[in-house]
Amino acid sequence: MGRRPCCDNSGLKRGPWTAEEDQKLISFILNNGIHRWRLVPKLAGLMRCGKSCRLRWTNYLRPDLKRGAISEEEENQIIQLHSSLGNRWSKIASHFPGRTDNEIKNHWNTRIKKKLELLRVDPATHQLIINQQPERYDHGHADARPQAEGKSTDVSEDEFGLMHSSIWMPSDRSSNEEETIPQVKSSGSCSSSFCASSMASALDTEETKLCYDSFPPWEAMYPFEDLVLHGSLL
DNA sequence: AAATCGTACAACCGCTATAGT
DNA sequence: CACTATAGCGGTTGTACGATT
Repeated sequence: MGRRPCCDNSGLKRGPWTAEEDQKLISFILNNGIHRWRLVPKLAGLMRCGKSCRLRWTNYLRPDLKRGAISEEEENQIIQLHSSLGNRWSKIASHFPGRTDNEIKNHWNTRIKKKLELLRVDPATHQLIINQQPERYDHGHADARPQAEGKSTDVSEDEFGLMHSSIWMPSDRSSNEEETIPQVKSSGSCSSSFCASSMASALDTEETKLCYDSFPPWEAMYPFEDLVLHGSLL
């Protein structure tokens, strides 16, 4: 008949924690330590289930938590770890003392994922999205403009064209090469890596400036060799 | 000023892993 | 070995709040 629920929900409080509840939980744990979460709410005088108490403690009340915004450096590291570990948030979080898996997962889902999508990198595979328009750009029109968080952008027709042509596609490609893999030109500082700077300059709009200002160097994130190995440029 | 929309994040749900009996 | 209890994990939802209309 399956597992019993972690707790009997009848009569138990749910939803946001109050300062009073927080205080009760903190003082109980500091005085008694953590032994059995199931017993914690009873002993601490809380109308919560043990699971809720554990989550509240680990994600919010733990004294060793590092509160505050996730830095660019941390974000960079998260992306790298995600590319090798996938959605194993607890593993990723273990590299960031004071950060919780929930915090990193939320940050990934609300910010990093969107930035990657904006730059046409599949957040799941970390490969370039080359054969389709990103869904969030496509509002039913083939030439839908990139939009950030529902706001219209300053990306002009030409800039948008650049985004889809000169950055990824060889300038002299024929029309039936539309669905083929872009070539990465081997010149200058972009010789062996995905040239983020040229892409950034092509997308030199307020929105993309904001994006790049808080985004790690792409050369480091997605080196050309990796893209080839993962099949993006094959 | 009010209504609506979008975002960020806390919290919950359900499943799996592991320890204990 | 089988079963149960508990902790941990990842996906998803709910909601507060700021921005926009």
